[in-house]
Amino acid sequence: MWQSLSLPQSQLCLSTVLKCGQSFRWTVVGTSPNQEYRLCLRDRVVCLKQDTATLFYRTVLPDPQPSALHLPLRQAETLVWLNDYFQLDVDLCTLYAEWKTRDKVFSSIETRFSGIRMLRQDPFENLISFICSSNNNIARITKMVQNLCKHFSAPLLSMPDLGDQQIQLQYHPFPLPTALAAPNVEQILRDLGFGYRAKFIQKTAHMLVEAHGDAAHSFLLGLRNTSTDKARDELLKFVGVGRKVADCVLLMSLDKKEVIPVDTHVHQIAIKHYGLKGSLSSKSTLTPRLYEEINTRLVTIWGDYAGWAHSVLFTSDLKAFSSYGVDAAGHSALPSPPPTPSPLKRKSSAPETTDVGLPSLAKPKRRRRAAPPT
DNA sequence: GCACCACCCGCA
DNA sequence: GCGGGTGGTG
Repeated sequence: MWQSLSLPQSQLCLSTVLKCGQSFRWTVVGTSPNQEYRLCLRDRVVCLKQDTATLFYRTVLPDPQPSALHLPLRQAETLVWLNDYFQLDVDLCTLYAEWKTRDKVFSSIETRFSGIRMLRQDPFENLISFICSSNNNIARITKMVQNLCKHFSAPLLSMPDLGDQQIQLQYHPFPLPTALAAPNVEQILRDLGFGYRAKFIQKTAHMLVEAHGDAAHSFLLGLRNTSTDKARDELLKFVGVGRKVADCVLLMSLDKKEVIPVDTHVHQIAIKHYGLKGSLSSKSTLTPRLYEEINTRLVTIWGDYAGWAHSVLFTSDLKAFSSYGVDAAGHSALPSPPPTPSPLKRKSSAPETTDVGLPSLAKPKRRRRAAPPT
């Protein structure tokens, strides 16, 4: 059933990488020792777990099971997918070592933040997910993406929960562009609590289908072989896609490993530790000019894989100062992390709750802000 | 080029 | 009121 791949946690820390805000679709089942992560692809569900030296993987296929002859083939495909998705040909240890020699701040990062690498995601899923990310947090984005799959994509298969085998969990692939392009999609998404992003998603999907039809997906994939600037220009044409979201997609699914998405958080880090201008306290607006400055400065420091380095810094900061992603026992897959604060301290952020509720059926409210008193 | 502002929702 | 932002306006 389970197959294994020799892989130290210094090369990949599943619990962090799958839950740090790159992909929002991995689910965790089971509890601490027997915990596994599951992701629904187009034709199968991939299950993962790991110990200190090994990555275990399992392929689950929909009902008409393949003959005993074909099963090994499917499993081989999963292995190919894993190598691609986790970019396992990139040696993370070499990169960490390189970043540490280049950057003092980086060398102060604790070893418990090793194994953080960039996933190579599907560009459409990545694009839509990050359109959801504006003015938002990981917990809610995750819920939104799950709802998106549940409502716009037929379930591929169901399999039992780990804790309670009685419970069947359904797995849906990410919706195709055509499924999100229909005009009525906006209202459905609004009812699902997507807010103003509902329109962005429908419009973006529509633009994609309108311009490329069934080749929409391969158009996006083609941007992997396009220059960073050209690819970014293409992404910026979509509605709800600004510089930050475009850069996320460039980095996370289009192989632009040097790109650093600059959000307010990265902005703050840049000010505190890398001498960029801006005020620490006030919400000084991140102008395009300043965005570029931060970007070039950090690329100069970190080099070719700057986007990957940014992800490590961002994630370590996030995990050090929020309960997000680590439960009270701190059972990340890493051995007992020392409770030392990271040097990348920032103003404390509210811990994100993980309650799973029904999608809120909010009534669309139109409320204009009252005119200021004269 | 840059500074505001509204926009959905959830949690202060 | 404010968030891992964007689009529209002045």
